[in-house]
Amino acid sequence: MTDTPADADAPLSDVTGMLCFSLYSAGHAFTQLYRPLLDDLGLTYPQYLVMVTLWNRDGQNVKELGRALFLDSSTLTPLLKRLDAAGLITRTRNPKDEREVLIHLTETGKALKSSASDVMRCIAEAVGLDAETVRAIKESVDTIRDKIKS
Amino acid sequence: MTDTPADADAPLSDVTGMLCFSLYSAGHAFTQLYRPLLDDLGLTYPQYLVMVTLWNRDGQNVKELGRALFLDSSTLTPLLKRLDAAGLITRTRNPKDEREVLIHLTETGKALKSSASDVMRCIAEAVGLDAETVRAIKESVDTIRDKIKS
DNA sequence: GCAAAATAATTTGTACGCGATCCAATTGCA
DNA sequence: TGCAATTGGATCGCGTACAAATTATTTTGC
Repeated sequence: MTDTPADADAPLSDVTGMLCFSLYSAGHAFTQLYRPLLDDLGLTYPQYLVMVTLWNRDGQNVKELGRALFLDSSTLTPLLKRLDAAGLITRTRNPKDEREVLIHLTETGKALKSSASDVMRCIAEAVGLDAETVRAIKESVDTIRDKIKS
Repeated sequence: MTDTPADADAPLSDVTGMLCFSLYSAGHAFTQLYRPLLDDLGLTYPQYLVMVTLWNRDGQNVKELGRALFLDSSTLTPLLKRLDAAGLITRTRNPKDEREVLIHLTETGKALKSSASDVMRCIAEAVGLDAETVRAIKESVDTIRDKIKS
């Protein structure tokens, strides 16, 4: 990505010089950071993202969740089945359009929301940077993502 | 609309406000950007990262590759077997220490390096930001990653 | 009206990612 | 020297990710 040489002998930039690798490894690092905290809630990191999305707006269909999280329905379907099996959500066809499956939080699922603030507090502490710095980095990363998704 | 129990109406940030989600989704976006380019080389994105690492230094063992890429042997072992099956690398025990498996590029694997510069050129063009901007973002992301991995 | 196109989910197959666990080779130290 | 602890890989199980194909339902174009 930031390399110049095209000739086969010249040293190619190491992965440490590639922005894509930074994002790739930083994303994994966050998953690892979340894991022990989410284990207590019985959630994986992607499952947690779905729950956060639903805590903000309940009753979305699979397509809408996919748009919010940039995930395909083939990823979400089994994930949602596991959340269903765990008793955190319900999956019902929309009577107005039987193609859609509406996802609703159960009482258990809603109740879990209060534990989430503890998780967020722990994460913020682990990152240990002021809110403004984090916001600036996030903005840059979002810009890159939106650019390459266009 | 959505009814919200008294203790659960706290302004929980949406996933779009979470840095971890920005990194998570940006990482996926890069994988998607690479996919069609790497398909031509018969590589997946993680396989490509391994190849880049080996193009820079041939003959590393699994542990060293794992340190460079922040990946576990349980991830690398099957991935390396696939690269082996594809004829791009060889896996041989180190005679000096039979615990180690040394990874060496085959001629085919070395030859693939020249195609990689085309890939890098395409990616750089798609990102469409000047090198200095990219470097600054990368530095911020690396700082975060190293911070939460400590 | 109604067949064709479009849409929403699901299923299937391949490939990560990683915790947990196991095994063989090596090292350390009493 | 002898054996326990350590180390490097491999294996297993579970849960993502995503392309491609399938099914069910709705919309459309004529």
